[in-house]
Amino acid sequence: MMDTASAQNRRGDTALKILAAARDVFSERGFAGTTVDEIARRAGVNKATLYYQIGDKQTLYAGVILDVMGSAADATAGDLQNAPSPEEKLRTYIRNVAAAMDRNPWMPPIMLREMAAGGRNFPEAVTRGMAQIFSILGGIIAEGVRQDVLVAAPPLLVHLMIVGAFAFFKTSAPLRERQAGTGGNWLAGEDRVSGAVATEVERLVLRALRKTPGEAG
Amino acid sequence: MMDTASAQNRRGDTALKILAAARDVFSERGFAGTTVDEIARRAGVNKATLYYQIGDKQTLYAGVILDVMGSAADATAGDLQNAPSPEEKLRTYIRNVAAAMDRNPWMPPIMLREMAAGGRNFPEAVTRGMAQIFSILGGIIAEGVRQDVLVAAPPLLVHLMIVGAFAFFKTSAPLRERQAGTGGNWLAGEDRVSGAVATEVERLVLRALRKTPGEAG
DNA sequence: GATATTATACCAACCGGTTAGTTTAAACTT
DNA sequence: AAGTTTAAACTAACCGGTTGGTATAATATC
Repeated sequence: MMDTASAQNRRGDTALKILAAARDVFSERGFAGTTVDEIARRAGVNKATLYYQIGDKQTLYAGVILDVMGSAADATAGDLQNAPSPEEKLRTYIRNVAAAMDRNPWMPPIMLREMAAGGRNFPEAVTRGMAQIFSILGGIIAEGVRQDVLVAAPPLLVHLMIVGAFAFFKTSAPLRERQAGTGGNWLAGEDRVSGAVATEVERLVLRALRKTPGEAG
Repeated sequence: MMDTASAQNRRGDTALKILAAARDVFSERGFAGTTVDEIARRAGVNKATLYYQIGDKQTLYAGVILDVMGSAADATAGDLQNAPSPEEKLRTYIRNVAAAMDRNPWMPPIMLREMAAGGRNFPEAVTRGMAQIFSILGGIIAEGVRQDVLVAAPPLLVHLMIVGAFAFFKTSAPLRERQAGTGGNWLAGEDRVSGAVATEVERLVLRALRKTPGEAG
């Protein structure tokens, strides 16, 4: 028995529980490897309720994709105008990508699997968000070139290097753990990218893009 | 009716046809998304023959993984000792990775999906190959640092940036095609990474790692 | 040299289990 | 009363794997 307030707090509670469970399972096993029964089980909900609340497996998956990938653009863009220089904006950009992946650990596996499928399941809102991200990065680089502090580079490739490094690093945690004993610096035990990993990527990307003093303009 | 020579030529032909079909389908749809019937259909072979020749789905997949990922280390290492300087070795390294992905288009999707799964399905031979790759890259960087032409950097991260950029670029081809009309430079129509893409990545990585004249040693 | 036997390669049909999705009747909530 | 949830049974399709059997050619046996 609950009072009105908690009842209203719980409005949509079941649907959220289902979506959260779906996000977990899809991110662990991918679309084809996931069973609807498993989602229902983890959500602590009867399968009929799942279909009543949301719909079929495809609809469920589309909802998860949008939820997991949808906020990427906003997360990447946030904070950016506070940075004074193009260099600082680039640092913020990279830190934002890293923070987004730490905050949203479902993103890397889902992103990797969807990219493996050619991104064909991305809803239009997601691809629009990706376009927005590139245009932001393109703007930073262009501004840096104008101010003579950065060299020109294709934003798409720069972004892919950053995101690729972070996504691979995140998903490689079990592998790195497994290989830790075999020698070589596998950075085992690291599961976050905000921090040492982001700092190193920042350093490398800035070295790559920063115009050196003697360099021709 | 065939003579002895062609009969011997065709020895193992069926198994190869099956493995090739399996490689195609697994790379398109992933393990869970692939049906054994589809592989048999594409190989032009009865399902029972598939089981007779190779074994169950897991065995088939393990064979494909080894086939597709196994040669990565050799491909990356090849040619390297011919390069005179650490910079040139780094360029060769990057070009080799790019060439391996163009020559072996099944690698990027399979790699992305396996990384999404935490690399848990990689046979030991594959992870050993990956370790070898990092150690090669680590050697190049160490040599460059010793000769005072490169700065220190974690080989793992450098490799992940390179491979991430190439793999994402390859698998994003349909996505880039789809977005070509919406403005922004999506590099649509590019499906190879050897060439312009590798050249650009080379440039960025070398800028990142090369020690600039005035830089403290 | 004609006749069995064996090994290899292959296939159509089938089997048992799984999975997405539905239905129904009852209970709980507001 | 309307909306939500449940347990449970059900189905239709699908899918991994097996079975029983055929074709062929090489080898052994007489």
